[in-house]
Amino acid sequence: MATLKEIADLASVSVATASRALNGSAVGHPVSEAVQARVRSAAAQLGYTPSAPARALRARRTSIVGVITSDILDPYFGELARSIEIEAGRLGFVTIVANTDRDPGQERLKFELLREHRAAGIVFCGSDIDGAPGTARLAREVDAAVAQGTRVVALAPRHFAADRIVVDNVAAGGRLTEHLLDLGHRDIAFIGDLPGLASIGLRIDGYTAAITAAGGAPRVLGRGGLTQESGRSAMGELLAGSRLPDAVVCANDEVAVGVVAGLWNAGLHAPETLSVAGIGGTRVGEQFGLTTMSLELGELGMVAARYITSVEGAPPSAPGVRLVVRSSTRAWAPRR
Amino acid sequence: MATLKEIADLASVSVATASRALNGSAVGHPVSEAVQARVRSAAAQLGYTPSAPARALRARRTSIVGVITSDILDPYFGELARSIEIEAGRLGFVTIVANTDRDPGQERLKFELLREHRAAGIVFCGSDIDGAPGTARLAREVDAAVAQGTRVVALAPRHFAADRIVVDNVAAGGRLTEHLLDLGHRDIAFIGDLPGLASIGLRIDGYTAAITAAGGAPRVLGRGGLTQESGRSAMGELLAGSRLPDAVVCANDEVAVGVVAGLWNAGLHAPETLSVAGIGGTRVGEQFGLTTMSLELGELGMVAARYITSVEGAPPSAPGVRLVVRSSTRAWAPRR
DNA sequence: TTGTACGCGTTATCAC
DNA sequence: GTGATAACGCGTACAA
Repeated sequence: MATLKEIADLASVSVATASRALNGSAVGHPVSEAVQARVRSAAAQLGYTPSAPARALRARRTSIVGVITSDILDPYFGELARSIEIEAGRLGFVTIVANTDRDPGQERLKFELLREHRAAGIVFCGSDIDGAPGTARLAREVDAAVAQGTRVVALAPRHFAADRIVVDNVAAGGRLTEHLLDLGHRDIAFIGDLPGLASIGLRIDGYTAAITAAGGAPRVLGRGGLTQESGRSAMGELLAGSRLPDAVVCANDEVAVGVVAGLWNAGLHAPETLSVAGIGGTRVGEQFGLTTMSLELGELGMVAARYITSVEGAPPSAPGVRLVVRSSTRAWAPRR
Repeated sequence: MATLKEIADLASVSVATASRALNGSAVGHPVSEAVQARVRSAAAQLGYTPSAPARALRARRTSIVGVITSDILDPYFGELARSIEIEAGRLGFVTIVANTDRDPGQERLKFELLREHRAAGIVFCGSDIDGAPGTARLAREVDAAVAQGTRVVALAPRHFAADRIVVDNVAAGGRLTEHLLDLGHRDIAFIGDLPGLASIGLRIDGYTAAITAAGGAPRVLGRGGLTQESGRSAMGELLAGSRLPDAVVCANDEVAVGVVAGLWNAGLHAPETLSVAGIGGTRVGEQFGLTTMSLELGELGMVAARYITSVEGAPPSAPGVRLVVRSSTRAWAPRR
């Protein structure tokens, strides 16, 4: 690959001039039109591409953003990673993604790798699992890195002390439940959980508070996971049992789609059989008319990208949650 | 961030020794146990993290893999990006992803950026659009870069000359169609297309050949896109029309899920109303029992990652396609 | 308006 | 076993 020196030689100028000609260079150091042209043409001729590593070394900073995610295939994280990448790209940054499968060991490893690459900032997308082996150690290392100047932002509750941009999970669970209550539903179950995951715990808290305030008894099912599969199997168990709830609030959209699939597989339909609602606002449920509490992930990712690539400033607040009513919940009916 | 020099000073050794102590160093340059320990402890004390940019400069190569993708949220690309990232990670590489929205201009930009970062290799996941403005120019630039030594591999038909690892799209479309014929279906439509996209064109070719060989007349619908949305709307039009096919082969799993959603929204069901099959083998259709032609994307991504990170060797061949029969297609019935 | 020279952090080469 | 040093490619302070 051609270097600046080769360009300079070909254009018969010094490397300094070549650099200035190509970069517009600092004030006080103009380059004559003629030389500009010579340098540009030399660069084009040799197919010159500046070396980011060399620049990084010289400038002591890179234009790399790191994104640590549990699984890019989960639409929640996919949506986040995507909007971060797009906005970061607009700002001249490239994005390194890391799938960690929620394994603290993997997270540590990828975090360290990102630090080696001198990422300008690192975004943790999901929350960690309380009590999981390795969570504490990861937290210690992140804390140490932050103390050393590594920029870190978390988009969910985390056990380390870094900047946070976190949506209001309690409100998401609460307001969605209230909406279902307003529709006249009384027997509302919550489906999906991953014990120890703070973000889901908070959604359950919001649900529980709303149910309790309405004089009902909260019921949480399907604590085995947050996937479509777990949603479908939870629905299967529900259908096999005796008492079917009026409506279900799902821990996330994936679980909700799984619930819809469970109904579909049984030849049933929402909202006739029961109302179904998700949390997240990802596009997975769109075509099935899934009512959901949007967490405005596109906006969140944008905000996060802007913050992590900026040098100064306090972390912005997360966008508010927004109820998206579609057809998987029944239309309004007077309270019975 | 601590540098090797600081470690060396703290451990009272030279930078050369510090480097050797931390890297296991080259043969012929042993480091005494005592010094090893001193250096390690100094590094730990200062929280030393080696600089990848500096190493890259020195070694004239990075451990970065670039992935150019149209949209990470599309499960097809998500699955690929994910498996590439995981396998590359195993091999000690980090992965920079780029969403280009199939825009050749964006692809050019991201490709150039990846070259600046001196990516060890760049993977193009999707195929380009024949005739789109910019496709030709991108092809020229990629060709030039490849000539200069940039390693590039394409996982779909492309207009530039680089290594390819491409699944057999014709077989995917053909064998899936034959399977539906075997089930007794006669009126089989194909849904979904993006005119100019070679990979889809080949799937249609396979479908057409199979239908024609069986004495039928091919019918391609919903040429407006490859999304769930386009699948759902195509299904909507079909339901509004007079003649419903026996079965539909969808351009990809996304379209197929859209078709399933279209049926669901109309209170209908597959395979009772008609059989539905997708192409891709992504997990989106799993919970709905979608029959699909798996393209073994996980395997493809692994193979691609291994190839692009290797220094030598010819490109491996793509994994074969594999029929996955689930419940969205009807059980075998004797030919009428 | 242009050129010279240094240093960013690392590792390989050569010396002791 | 260990140390000094050059070089990777770039941008900029300092000169001219």
